[in-house]
Amino acid sequence: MESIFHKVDCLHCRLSELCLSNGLNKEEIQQLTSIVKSKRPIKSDEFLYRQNDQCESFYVVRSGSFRSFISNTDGSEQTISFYLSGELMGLDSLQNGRFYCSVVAMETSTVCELPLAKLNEIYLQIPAVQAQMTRIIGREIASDHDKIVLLGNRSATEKMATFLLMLSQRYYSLGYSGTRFNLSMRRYDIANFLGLTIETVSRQLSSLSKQGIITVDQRGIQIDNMDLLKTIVEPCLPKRVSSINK
Amino acid sequence: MESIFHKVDCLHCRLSELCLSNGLNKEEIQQLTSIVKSKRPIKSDEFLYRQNDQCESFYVVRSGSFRSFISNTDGSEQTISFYLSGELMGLDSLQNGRFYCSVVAMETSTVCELPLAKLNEIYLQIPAVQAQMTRIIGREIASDHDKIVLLGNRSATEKMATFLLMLSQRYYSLGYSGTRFNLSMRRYDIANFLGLTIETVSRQLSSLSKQGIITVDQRGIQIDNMDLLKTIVEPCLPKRVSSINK
DNA sequence: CGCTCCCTTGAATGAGTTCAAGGCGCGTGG
DNA sequence: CCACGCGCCTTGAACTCATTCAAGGGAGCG
Repeated sequence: MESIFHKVDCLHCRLSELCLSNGLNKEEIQQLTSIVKSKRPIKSDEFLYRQNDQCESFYVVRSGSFRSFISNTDGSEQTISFYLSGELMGLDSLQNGRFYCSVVAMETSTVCELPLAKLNEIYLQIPAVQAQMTRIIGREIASDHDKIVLLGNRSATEKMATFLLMLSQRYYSLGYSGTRFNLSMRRYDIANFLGLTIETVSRQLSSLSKQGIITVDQRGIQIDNMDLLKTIVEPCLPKRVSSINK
Repeated sequence: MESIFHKVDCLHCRLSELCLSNGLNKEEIQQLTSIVKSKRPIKSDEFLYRQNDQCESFYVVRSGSFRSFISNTDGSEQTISFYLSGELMGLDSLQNGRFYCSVVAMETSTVCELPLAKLNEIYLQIPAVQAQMTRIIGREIASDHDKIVLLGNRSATEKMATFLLMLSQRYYSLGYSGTRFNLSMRRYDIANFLGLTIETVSRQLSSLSKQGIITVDQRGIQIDNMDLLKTIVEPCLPKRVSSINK
Protein backbone atom coordinates (compact mmCIF):
# COMPACT_ATOMS: atom_id res chain seq x y z
CA MET A 1 0.00 0.00 0.00
CA GLU A 2 2.32 2.66 1.23
CA SER A 3 5.20 3.88 -0.81
CA ILE A 4 4.25 2.81 -4.27
CA PHE A 5 6.38 5.65 -5.58
CA HIS A 6 9.63 5.29 -3.70
CA LYS A 7 10.86 2.99 -1.02
CA VAL A 8 11.58 5.17 1.97
CA ASP A 9 14.83 4.17 3.56
CA CYS A 10 16.52 6.77 5.72
CA LEU A 11 19.42 4.41 6.38
CA HIS A 12 20.63 4.48 2.80
CA CYS A 13 19.46 7.98 2.01
CA ARG A 14 22.31 10.16 0.85
CA LEU A 15 20.69 13.07 2.65
CA SER A 16 20.67 11.39 6.03
CA GLU A 17 23.35 13.62 7.47
CA LEU A 18 21.44 16.76 6.66
CA CYS A 19 18.11 15.40 7.71
CA LEU A 20 16.36 14.40 10.89
CA SER A 21 18.26 11.16 11.08
CA ASN A 22 21.55 12.94 11.66
CA GLY A 23 23.23 11.64 14.81
CA LEU A 24 21.09 8.54 15.16
CA ASN A 25 22.32 4.94 15.27
CA LYS A 26 21.18 2.29 12.78
CA GLU A 27 18.38 1.03 14.91
CA GLU A 28 17.00 4.47 15.58
CA ILE A 29 17.15 5.38 11.92
CA GLN A 30 15.10 2.33 11.08
CA GLN A 31 12.56 3.37 13.64
CA LEU A 32 12.44 6.82 12.08
CA THR A 33 12.06 5.33 8.63
CA SER A 34 8.95 3.53 9.76
CA ILE A 35 7.00 6.74 10.30
CA VAL A 36 8.06 8.44 7.08
CA LYS A 37 5.40 8.45 4.41
CA SER A 38 5.99 8.70 0.72
CA LYS A 39 3.98 10.96 -1.54
CA ARG A 40 3.50 11.00 -5.25
CA PRO A 41 5.87 13.40 -7.04
CA ILE A 42 4.79 17.00 -7.12
CA LYS A 43 4.85 18.77 -10.44
CA SER A 44 6.16 22.23 -11.20
CA ASP A 45 3.91 24.99 -9.84
CA GLU A 46 1.88 22.47 -7.89
CA PHE A 47 1.20 23.32 -4.24
CA LEU A 48 2.60 21.13 -1.49
CA TYR A 49 0.41 23.02 0.97
CA ARG A 50 -1.27 26.38 1.27
CA GLN A 51 -1.10 29.25 3.70
CA ASN A 52 -3.57 28.68 6.57
CA ASP A 53 -3.96 24.97 5.87
CA GLN A 54 -4.02 22.80 8.96
CA CYS A 55 -0.58 21.26 9.41
CA GLU A 56 -0.75 17.49 9.75
CA SER A 57 2.80 16.78 8.63
CA PHE A 58 6.16 18.31 8.07
CA TYR A 59 7.89 17.63 4.76
CA VAL A 60 11.50 17.11 3.76
CA VAL A 61 12.62 17.72 0.20
CA ARG A 62 13.90 14.48 -1.25
CA SER A 63 14.49 15.71 -4.77
CA GLY A 64 13.77 18.86 -6.69
CA SER A 65 13.10 22.22 -5.08
CA PHE A 66 10.37 24.32 -3.58
CA ARG A 67 9.51 27.93 -2.92
CA SER A 68 7.63 29.18 0.11
CA PHE A 69 5.81 32.49 0.12
CA ILE A 70 3.26 34.56 1.98
CA SER A 71 0.27 36.02 0.12
CA ASN A 72 -0.91 39.41 1.26
CA THR A 73 -4.32 41.01 1.34
CA ASP A 74 -3.52 43.21 -1.65
CA GLY A 75 -2.63 40.20 -3.78
CA SER A 76 1.09 40.69 -3.60
CA GLU A 77 3.31 37.92 -2.37
CA GLN A 78 6.69 37.66 -0.67
CA THR A 79 8.93 34.67 -1.19
CA ILE A 80 10.30 33.55 2.15
CA SER A 81 12.56 30.62 1.28
CA PHE A 82 13.79 28.29 -1.37
CA TYR A 83 14.07 24.69 -0.26
CA LEU A 84 16.57 22.21 -1.66
CA SER A 85 17.11 18.54 -0.93
CA GLY A 86 17.24 17.58 2.71
CA GLU A 87 15.54 20.72 3.96
CA LEU A 88 12.55 20.64 6.26
CA MET A 89 9.37 22.53 5.40
CA GLY A 90 6.50 23.43 7.68
CA LEU A 91 8.14 24.73 10.84
CA ASP A 92 6.23 27.99 10.69
CA SER A 93 3.11 26.09 11.70
CA LEU A 94 4.47 25.45 15.19
CA GLN A 95 2.73 28.52 16.50
CA ASN A 96 -0.86 27.45 16.03
CA GLY A 97 -0.93 24.38 13.84
CA ARG A 98 -1.53 26.18 10.58
CA PHE A 99 0.97 26.80 7.82
CA TYR A 100 2.08 30.40 7.72
CA CYS A 101 3.34 30.13 4.13
CA SER A 102 2.30 28.42 0.95
CA VAL A 103 4.78 26.06 -0.67
CA VAL A 104 4.95 25.27 -4.39
CA ALA A 105 7.30 23.06 -6.35
CA MET A 106 9.64 24.85 -8.76
CA GLU A 107 10.21 21.66 -10.76
CA THR A 108 8.98 18.08 -10.48
CA SER A 109 9.94 17.17 -6.94
CA THR A 110 9.51 14.55 -4.28
CA VAL A 111 9.18 14.83 -0.53
CA CYS A 112 9.24 12.66 2.55
CA GLU A 113 6.22 13.26 4.71
CA LEU A 114 6.60 13.27 8.50
CA PRO A 115 3.18 12.98 10.17
CA LEU A 116 3.18 15.20 13.24
CA ALA A 117 1.36 12.72 15.41
CA LYS A 118 3.96 10.05 14.80
CA LEU A 119 6.80 12.50 15.03
CA ASN A 120 5.69 13.45 18.52
CA GLU A 121 5.74 9.79 19.51
CA ILE A 122 9.23 9.37 18.15
CA TYR A 123 10.45 12.31 20.20
CA LEU A 124 9.64 10.36 23.35
CA GLN A 125 11.26 7.17 22.10
CA ILE A 126 14.38 8.70 20.57
CA PRO A 127 15.53 11.88 22.30
CA ALA A 128 18.20 12.37 19.65
CA VAL A 129 15.47 13.08 17.10
CA GLN A 130 14.16 15.84 19.29
CA ALA A 131 17.66 17.24 19.64
CA GLN A 132 18.20 17.19 15.90
CA MET A 133 14.83 18.84 15.35
CA THR A 134 15.87 21.57 17.75
CA ARG A 135 19.03 22.20 15.74
CA ILE A 136 17.01 22.33 12.54
CA ILE A 137 14.65 24.85 14.10
CA GLY A 138 17.62 26.92 15.20
CA ARG A 139 19.00 26.81 11.68
CA GLU A 140 15.66 28.03 10.34
CA ILE A 141 15.59 30.95 12.77
CA ALA A 142 19.19 31.88 12.03
CA SER A 143 18.64 31.78 8.30
CA ASP A 144 15.54 33.94 8.65
CA HIS A 145 17.66 36.46 10.50
CA ASP A 146 20.24 36.38 7.74
CA LYS A 147 17.47 37.10 5.31
CA ILE A 148 16.34 40.08 7.38
CA VAL A 149 19.87 41.46 7.26
CA LEU A 150 20.00 40.96 3.52
CA LEU A 151 16.68 42.68 2.87
CA GLY A 152 17.18 45.48 5.34
CA ASN A 153 20.67 46.56 4.62
CA ARG A 154 21.91 45.76 1.20
CA SER A 155 22.21 47.09 -2.33
CA ALA A 156 20.91 45.20 -5.33
CA THR A 157 24.43 44.08 -6.23
CA GLU A 158 25.09 42.76 -2.75
CA LYS A 159 21.74 40.99 -2.65
CA MET A 160 22.34 39.31 -5.97
CA ALA A 161 25.88 38.25 -5.09
CA THR A 162 24.80 36.94 -1.71
CA PHE A 163 22.02 34.97 -3.32
CA LEU A 164 24.38 33.31 -5.77
CA LEU A 165 26.99 32.54 -3.13
CA MET A 166 24.37 31.10 -0.80
CA LEU A 167 23.07 28.82 -3.52
CA SER A 168 26.58 27.83 -4.50
CA GLN A 169 27.35 26.78 -0.94
CA ARG A 170 24.13 24.87 -0.57
CA TYR A 171 24.66 22.96 -3.80
CA TYR A 172 28.22 22.25 -2.78
CA SER A 173 27.22 20.79 0.55
CA LEU A 174 24.70 18.59 -1.28
CA GLY A 175 27.59 17.13 -3.23
CA TYR A 176 27.00 19.08 -6.44
CA SER A 177 29.29 21.58 -8.05
CA GLY A 178 29.47 24.85 -6.22
CA THR A 179 30.59 26.71 -9.31
CA ARG A 180 28.19 25.48 -11.93
CA PHE A 181 24.50 24.96 -11.39
CA ASN A 182 21.08 25.53 -12.82
CA LEU A 183 18.68 27.84 -11.09
CA SER A 184 15.37 26.14 -10.56
CA MET A 185 13.65 29.46 -9.94
CA ARG A 186 12.49 32.04 -12.41
CA ARG A 187 13.78 35.60 -12.39
CA TYR A 188 10.50 36.61 -10.86
CA ASP A 189 11.10 34.31 -7.89
CA ILE A 190 14.61 35.62 -7.35
CA ALA A 191 13.43 39.21 -7.55
CA ASN A 192 10.60 38.60 -5.16
CA PHE A 193 12.90 36.78 -2.75
CA LEU A 194 15.41 39.63 -2.75
CA GLY A 195 12.91 42.45 -2.63
CA LEU A 196 13.80 43.65 -6.12
CA THR A 197 12.16 43.72 -9.56
CA ILE A 198 12.92 41.26 -12.31
CA GLU A 199 14.51 43.99 -14.37
CA THR A 200 16.93 44.77 -11.58
CA VAL A 201 17.78 41.11 -11.17
CA SER A 202 18.42 40.84 -14.86
CA ARG A 203 20.63 43.91 -14.87
CA GLN A 204 22.59 42.71 -11.87
CA LEU A 205 23.26 39.37 -13.52
CA SER A 206 24.39 41.16 -16.68
CA SER A 207 26.63 43.39 -14.64
CA LEU A 208 28.26 40.48 -12.77
CA SER A 209 28.65 38.79 -16.09
CA LYS A 210 30.35 41.82 -17.67
CA GLN A 211 32.77 41.95 -14.74
CA GLY A 212 33.77 38.38 -15.54
CA ILE A 213 32.53 37.09 -12.20
CA ILE A 214 29.87 34.79 -13.58
CA THR A 215 28.62 33.38 -16.85
CA VAL A 216 24.88 33.34 -17.32
CA ASP A 217 23.01 31.23 -19.83
CA GLN A 218 19.32 31.31 -19.11
CA ARG A 219 18.90 29.46 -15.84
CA GLY A 220 22.46 28.19 -16.00
CA ILE A 221 25.00 29.92 -13.75
CA GLN A 222 28.72 29.43 -13.72
CA ILE A 223 30.86 31.18 -11.16
CA ASP A 224 34.11 32.17 -12.82
CA ASN A 225 35.66 34.25 -10.09
CA MET A 226 34.62 33.02 -6.69
CA ASP A 227 37.05 35.31 -4.85
CA LEU A 228 35.61 38.43 -6.40
CA LEU A 229 32.11 37.22 -5.65
CA LYS A 230 33.07 36.71 -2.02
CA THR A 231 34.61 40.16 -1.94
CA ILE A 232 31.26 41.65 -2.83
CA VAL A 233 29.44 39.60 -0.25
CA GLU A 234 31.88 39.82 2.62
CA PRO A 235 30.89 43.17 4.12
CA CYS A 236 27.34 41.86 4.37
CA LEU A 237 28.20 38.85 6.46
CA PRO A 238 27.67 38.79 10.19
CA LYS A 239 30.80 38.77 12.26
CA ARG A 240 31.12 35.16 13.26
CA VAL A 241 33.58 33.09 15.21
CA SER A 242 33.99 30.53 12.47
CA SER A 243 34.32 32.02 9.04
CA ILE A 244 31.87 31.01 6.38
CA ASN A 245 34.61 30.76 3.78
CA LYS A 246 36.11 27.41 3.26
CA MET B 1 21.82 34.34 48.00
CA GLU B 2 19.80 34.15 44.88
CA SER B 3 17.30 36.77 43.97
CA ILE B 4 18.46 39.68 46.01
CA PHE B 5 16.90 41.94 43.41
CA HIS B 6 13.43 40.49 42.92
CA LYS B 7 11.57 37.56 44.26
CA VAL B 8 10.83 35.36 41.27
CA ASP B 9 7.31 34.07 41.43
CA CYS B 10 5.77 32.91 38.17
CA LEU B 11 2.52 32.12 39.93
CA HIS B 12 1.75 35.73 40.69
CA CYS B 13 3.49 37.20 37.69
CA ARG B 14 1.15 39.29 35.59
CA LEU B 15 2.95 38.05 32.50
CA SER B 16 2.35 34.39 33.20
CA GLU B 17 -0.13 33.96 30.37
CA LEU B 18 2.31 35.25 27.80
CA CYS B 19 5.26 33.41 29.21
CA LEU B 20 6.47 29.84 29.51
CA SER B 21 4.08 29.14 32.35
CA ASN B 22 1.05 29.52 30.13
CA GLY B 23 -1.13 26.44 30.33
CA LEU B 24 0.47 25.00 33.46
CA ASN B 25 -1.27 24.20 36.72
CA LYS B 26 -0.25 25.75 40.05
CA GLU B 27 2.08 22.97 41.02
CA GLU B 28 3.85 22.99 37.69
CA ILE B 29 4.25 26.73 37.78
CA GLN B 30 5.90 26.46 41.15
CA GLN B 31 8.27 23.90 39.75
CA LEU B 32 9.07 26.23 36.88
CA THR B 33 9.61 29.12 39.27
CA SER B 34 12.26 27.12 41.05
CA ILE B 35 14.59 27.11 38.07
CA VAL B 36 14.18 30.78 37.17
CA LYS B 37 17.10 32.93 38.19
CA SER B 38 16.96 36.61 38.85
CA LYS B 39 19.54 39.04 37.53
CA ARG B 40 20.43 42.55 38.53
CA PRO B 41 18.66 45.20 36.46
CA ILE B 42 20.27 46.03 33.16
CA LYS B 43 20.84 49.65 32.32
CA SER B 44 20.15 51.44 29.08
CA ASP B 45 22.62 50.49 26.33
CA GLU B 46 24.02 47.68 28.45
CA PHE B 47 24.40 44.31 26.74
CA LEU B 48 22.40 41.33 27.94
CA TYR B 49 24.54 39.13 25.73
CA ARG B 50 26.64 39.42 22.62
CA GLN B 51 26.62 37.84 19.20
CA ASN B 52 28.64 34.58 19.26
CA ASP B 53 28.56 34.26 23.05
CA GLN B 54 27.95 30.77 24.29
CA CYS B 55 24.29 30.47 25.25
CA GLU B 56 23.86 29.16 28.79
CA SER B 57 20.40 30.58 29.37
CA PHE B 58 17.37 32.01 27.67
CA TYR B 59 15.97 35.25 29.02
CA VAL B 60 12.46 36.62 29.38
CA VAL B 61 11.85 40.35 29.61
CA ARG B 62 10.28 41.11 32.95
CA SER B 63 10.29 44.89 32.66
CA GLY B 64 11.67 47.41 30.23
CA SER B 65 12.65 46.60 26.67
CA PHE B 66 15.47 45.28 24.56
CA ARG B 67 16.77 45.42 21.03
CA SER B 68 18.47 42.55 19.23
CA PHE B 69 20.73 43.10 16.28
CA ILE B 70 23.34 41.46 14.08
CA SER B 71 26.69 43.15 13.50
CA ASN B 72 28.23 42.74 10.09
CA THR B 73 31.80 42.56 8.91
CA ASP B 74 31.67 46.08 7.52
CA GLY B 75 30.62 47.51 10.87
CA SER B 76 26.99 48.00 9.93
CA GLU B 77 24.26 46.47 11.99
CA GLN B 78 20.72 45.28 11.42
CA THR B 79 18.14 45.36 14.18
CA ILE B 80 16.25 42.09 14.22
CA SER B 81 13.70 42.52 16.98
CA PHE B 82 12.44 44.66 19.78
CA TYR B 83 11.50 42.74 22.89
CA LEU B 84 8.85 43.84 25.37
CA SER B 85 7.68 42.29 28.62
CA GLY B 86 6.99 38.60 28.55
CA GLU B 87 8.99 37.93 25.40
CA LEU B 88 11.66 35.26 25.20
CA MET B 89 15.15 36.08 23.99
CA GLY B 90 17.85 33.70 22.86
CA LEU B 91 16.09 31.24 20.56
CA ASP B 92 18.46 31.93 17.70
CA SER B 93 21.12 30.02 19.61
CA LEU B 94 19.30 26.71 19.14
CA GLN B 95 21.32 25.94 16.06
CA ASN B 96 24.75 25.61 17.59
CA GLY B 97 24.59 26.94 21.13
CA ARG B 98 25.83 30.43 20.34
CA PHE B 99 23.76 33.59 20.21
CA TYR B 100 23.22 34.74 16.67
CA CYS B 101 22.35 38.29 17.74
CA SER B 102 23.48 40.76 20.34
CA VAL B 103 20.88 42.10 22.74
CA VAL B 104 21.02 45.49 24.49
CA ALA B 105 18.61 47.17 26.85
CA MET B 106 16.84 50.26 25.53
CA GLU B 107 16.03 51.46 29.05
CA THR B 108 16.70 50.12 32.53
CA SER B 109 15.21 46.66 32.36
CA THR B 110 14.94 43.39 34.20
CA VAL B 111 14.87 39.81 32.96
CA CYS B 112 14.15 36.33 34.22
CA GLU B 113 16.96 33.95 33.41
CA LEU B 114 16.17 30.40 32.34
CA PRO B 115 19.28 28.23 32.54
CA LEU B 116 19.26 25.84 29.60
CA ALA B 117 20.43 22.88 31.60
CA LYS B 118 17.56 23.17 34.04
CA LEU B 119 15.10 23.99 31.30
CA ASN B 120 15.94 20.72 29.58
CA GLU B 121 15.24 18.87 32.81
CA ILE B 122 11.90 20.59 33.19
CA TYR B 123 10.90 19.53 29.68
CA LEU B 124 11.05 15.92 30.80
CA GLN B 125 9.14 16.54 34.00
CA ILE B 126 6.46 18.86 32.60
CA PRO B 127 5.61 18.17 28.97
CA ALA B 128 3.36 21.22 28.92
CA VAL B 129 6.43 23.44 29.22
CA GLN B 130 7.88 21.83 26.14
CA ALA B 131 4.61 22.37 24.32
CA GLN B 132 4.49 26.02 25.29
CA MET B 133 8.11 26.45 24.25
CA THR B 134 7.24 24.98 20.89
CA ARG B 135 4.45 27.54 20.45
CA ILE B 136 6.81 30.34 21.41
CA ILE B 137 9.33 29.11 18.85
CA GLY B 138 6.60 29.02 16.24
CA ARG B 139 5.62 32.56 17.12
CA GLU B 140 9.24 33.64 16.69
CA ILE B 141 9.45 32.06 13.25
CA ALA B 142 6.15 33.52 12.15
CA SER B 143 7.09 36.98 13.30
CA ASP B 144 10.42 36.72 11.49
CA HIS B 145 8.50 35.89 8.35
CA ASP B 146 6.26 38.90 8.88
CA LYS B 147 9.37 40.99 9.14
CA ILE B 148 10.68 39.58 5.86
CA VAL B 149 7.44 40.56 4.17
CA LEU B 150 7.67 44.04 5.63
CA LEU B 151 11.26 44.59 4.53
CA GLY B 152 10.90 42.99 1.14
CA ASN B 153 7.70 44.45 -0.09
CA ARG B 154 6.75 47.70 1.46
CA SER B 155 7.04 51.46 1.08
CA ALA B 156 8.40 53.67 3.82
CA THR B 157 4.87 54.78 4.74
CA GLU B 158 3.63 51.23 5.02
CA LYS B 159 6.65 50.20 7.05
CA MET B 160 6.19 53.05 9.48
CA ALA B 161 2.46 52.49 9.87
CA THR B 162 2.94 48.76 10.35
CA PHE B 163 5.57 49.40 12.96
CA LEU B 164 3.29 51.68 14.95
CA LEU B 165 0.31 49.35 14.69
CA MET B 166 2.39 46.39 15.74
CA LEU B 167 3.66 48.24 18.81
CA SER B 168 0.17 49.45 19.61
CA GLN B 169 -1.15 45.91 19.58
CA ARG B 170 1.69 44.59 21.68
CA TYR B 171 1.27 47.29 24.30
CA TYR B 172 -2.47 46.68 24.32
CA SER B 173 -2.06 42.99 24.94
CA LEU B 174 0.29 43.81 27.80
CA GLY B 175 -2.53 45.75 29.40
CA TYR B 176 -1.28 49.21 28.44
CA SER B 177 -2.98 51.73 26.23
CA GLY B 178 -2.90 50.80 22.58
CA THR B 179 -3.38 54.40 21.49
CA ARG B 180 -0.89 56.23 23.64
CA PHE B 181 2.59 55.04 24.43
CA ASN B 182 6.21 56.04 24.63
CA LEU B 183 8.70 54.59 22.23
CA SER B 184 11.62 53.17 24.10
CA MET B 185 13.73 53.12 20.96
CA ARG B 186 15.53 55.97 19.28
CA ARG B 187 14.80 57.04 15.72
CA TYR B 188 17.99 55.32 14.71
CA ASP B 189 16.72 52.00 16.06
CA ILE B 190 13.41 52.33 14.26
CA ALA B 191 15.12 53.24 11.01
CA ASN B 192 17.53 50.38 11.28
CA PHE B 193 14.74 47.96 12.12
CA LEU B 194 12.70 49.04 9.10
CA GLY B 195 15.55 49.25 6.65
CA LEU B 196 15.26 53.03 6.33
CA THR B 197 17.27 56.09 7.36
CA ILE B 198 16.46 58.23 10.36
CA GLU B 199 15.53 61.10 8.10
CA THR B 200 12.95 58.98 6.34
CA VAL B 201 11.51 57.80 9.64
CA SER B 202 11.28 61.37 10.80
CA ARG B 203 9.57 62.46 7.60
CA GLN B 204 7.12 59.58 7.74
CA LEU B 205 6.18 60.45 11.31
CA SER B 206 5.70 64.07 10.28
CA SER B 207 3.58 63.01 7.37
CA LEU B 208 1.34 60.73 9.48
CA SER B 209 1.08 63.57 11.94
CA LYS B 210 0.05 66.08 9.25
CA GLN B 211 -2.64 63.66 8.10
CA GLY B 212 -4.05 63.68 11.60
CA ILE B 213 -3.42 59.99 12.10
CA ILE B 214 -0.99 60.35 14.98
CA THR B 215 0.41 62.96 17.32
CA VAL B 216 4.14 62.83 17.91
CA ASP B 217 5.94 64.44 20.80
CA GLN B 218 9.50 63.22 20.94
CA ARG B 219 9.27 59.57 21.92
CA GLY B 220 5.60 59.94 22.77
CA ILE B 221 3.12 58.59 20.23
CA GLN B 222 -0.62 59.00 20.27
CA ILE B 223 -2.77 57.31 17.69
CA ASP B 224 -5.63 59.62 16.80
CA ASN B 225 -7.15 57.74 13.91
CA MET B 226 -6.70 54.03 14.32
CA ASP B 227 -8.96 53.20 11.37
CA LEU B 228 -6.91 55.23 8.94
CA LEU B 229 -3.74 53.69 10.30
CA LYS B 230 -5.17 50.24 9.71
CA THR B 231 -6.19 51.23 6.21
CA ILE B 232 -2.58 51.96 5.40
CA VAL B 233 -1.39 48.71 6.89
CA GLU B 234 -4.07 46.38 5.62
CA PRO B 235 -2.78 45.62 2.14
CA CYS B 236 0.49 44.53 3.73
CA LEU B 237 -1.04 41.92 5.96
CA PRO B 238 -0.94 38.25 5.08
CA LYS B 239 -4.26 36.74 4.17
CA ARG B 240 -5.23 34.95 7.34
CA VAL B 241 -8.18 32.94 8.52
CA SER B 242 -8.67 34.98 11.64
CA SER B 243 -8.42 38.69 11.10
CA ILE B 244 -5.87 40.64 13.08
CA ASN B 245 -8.31 43.48 13.66
CA LYS B 246 -10.24 43.41 16.85
C1' DC C 1 4.70 29.06 -38.16
C1' DG C 2 2.88 31.62 -34.64
C1' DC C 3 1.95 31.95 -29.92
C1' DT C 4 3.23 32.35 -25.13
C1' DC C 5 6.23 32.76 -21.49
C1' DC C 6 10.41 34.36 -19.82
C1' DC C 7 14.09 37.28 -20.02
C1' DT C 8 16.93 41.43 -21.44
C1' DT C 9 17.81 46.17 -22.40
C1' DG C 10 16.96 51.18 -22.76
C1' DA C 11 15.01 55.57 -21.15
C1' DA C 12 12.34 58.17 -17.97
C1' DT C 13 10.71 58.58 -13.41
C1' DG C 14 10.56 58.68 -8.56
C1' DA C 15 11.07 57.11 -3.68
C1' DG C 16 14.29 57.22 -0.44
C1' DT C 17 19.08 58.55 0.60
C1' DT C 18 22.66 61.74 1.32
C1' DC C 19 24.32 66.03 2.53
C1' DA C 20 23.70 70.09 5.10
C1' DA C 21 21.77 73.11 8.47
C1' DG C 22 19.31 74.07 12.42
C1' DG C 23 16.25 73.22 16.63
C1' DC C 24 15.16 71.19 20.97
C1' DG C 25 15.91 69.08 25.48
C1' DC C 26 18.94 68.03 28.98
C1' DG C 27 22.94 67.62 31.85
C1' DT C 28 27.19 69.89 33.37
C1' DG C 29 29.92 73.35 34.86
C1' DG C 30 30.85 78.18 35.38
C1' DC D 1 20.69 80.30 37.21
C1' DC D 2 22.32 80.68 32.84
C1' DA D 3 25.62 79.24 29.22
C1' DC D 4 27.39 75.81 26.76
C1' DG D 5 27.84 71.43 24.59
C1' DC D 6 26.10 67.17 23.20
C1' DG D 7 22.88 63.82 21.63
C1' DC D 8 18.82 63.35 19.23
C1' DC D 9 15.57 64.80 16.03
C1' DT D 10 13.58 67.56 12.08
C1' DT D 11 13.56 69.77 7.70
C1' DG D 12 15.16 71.23 3.10
C1' DA D 13 17.58 70.46 -1.30
C1' DA D 14 20.24 67.68 -4.38
C1' DC D 15 21.18 63.36 -5.85
C1' DT D 16 21.10 58.34 -6.83
C1' DC D 17 19.77 53.80 -7.22
C1' DA D 18 16.16 50.99 -8.20
C1' DT D 19 11.62 51.04 -10.30
C1' DT D 20 8.49 51.79 -13.94
C1' DC D 21 7.33 51.94 -18.58
C1' DA D 22 8.24 50.33 -23.07
C1' DA D 23 10.08 47.49 -26.63
C1' DG D 24 12.06 43.52 -28.39
C1' DG D 25 14.61 38.91 -28.42
C1' DG D 26 14.65 33.98 -27.89
C1' DA D 27 13.31 29.30 -26.37
C1' DG D 28 9.74 25.95 -26.29
C1' DC D 29 5.47 24.04 -27.88
C1' DG D 30 1.17 23.18 -30.22
